[in-house]
Amino acid sequence: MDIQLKRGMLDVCVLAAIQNEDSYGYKIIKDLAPDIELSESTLYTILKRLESAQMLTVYSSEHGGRLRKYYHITDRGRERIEEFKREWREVMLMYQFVTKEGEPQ
Amino acid sequence: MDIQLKRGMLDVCVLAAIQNEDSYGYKIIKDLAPDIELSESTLYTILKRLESAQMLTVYSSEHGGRLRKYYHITDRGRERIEEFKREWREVMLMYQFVTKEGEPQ
DNA sequence: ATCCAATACTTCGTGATATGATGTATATCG
DNA sequence: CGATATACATCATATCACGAAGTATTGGAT
Repeated sequence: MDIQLKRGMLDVCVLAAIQNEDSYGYKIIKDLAPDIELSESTLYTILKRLESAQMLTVYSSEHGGRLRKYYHITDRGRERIEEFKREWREVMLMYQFVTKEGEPQ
Repeated sequence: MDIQLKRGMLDVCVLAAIQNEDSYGYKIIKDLAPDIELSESTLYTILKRLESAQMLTVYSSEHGGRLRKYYHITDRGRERIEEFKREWREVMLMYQFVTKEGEPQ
């Protein structure tokens, strides 16, 4: 799929992946696949970004002898998801413009 | 609206705006508004890009004493629109992932 | 015992692209 | 005559997805 088309959506998909329970990098990727392809480098970039934006918090927890980094969504993160849903209306307007113009007059 | 969400869609909106009849910069912006906001600098960047990609051709035509640049969609441009429609399925999968995760189990 | 796949995270550089700022120029209308 | 609409163009900037490459551990297969 076209990279550009994913822009602005991946952040929200990652937030959605942790909104019901805390999760960690590797699991997030598995949870999104196969519908949503997301490379590791992209994911960790996004997680960093979301942390800077205070949309999630991070903590480490031992699992099977080694540390895992768990990600926990914040209220701001949840608000971001809601904002995305509101903005979706405009995305659909753009899509409709493209398909509408193709119709015979 | 979030800039990132528009990525990859504006190109196609511009192609859609000229798919029924040749048009020029200023008119394209007016035709898209108010549903789709697109600045002049963005539009002309996009038009250049689409020309490089051979998705449209350009010709000048006099109108009211001065030259106007008209843009004409090519077969490749039309194919791009069709490709976009096919990719839309994946976009919807991402949207559904976000909304689905919000539901109570 | 050794090797490989899976698990888990990190950093770096690159390419694509939307936009504001800024500039140029003409036409039209009050 | 001045303001506004028309019309096009360039540049620098910020954002972001990704491949490549690297580090390290665990568990199963040979």
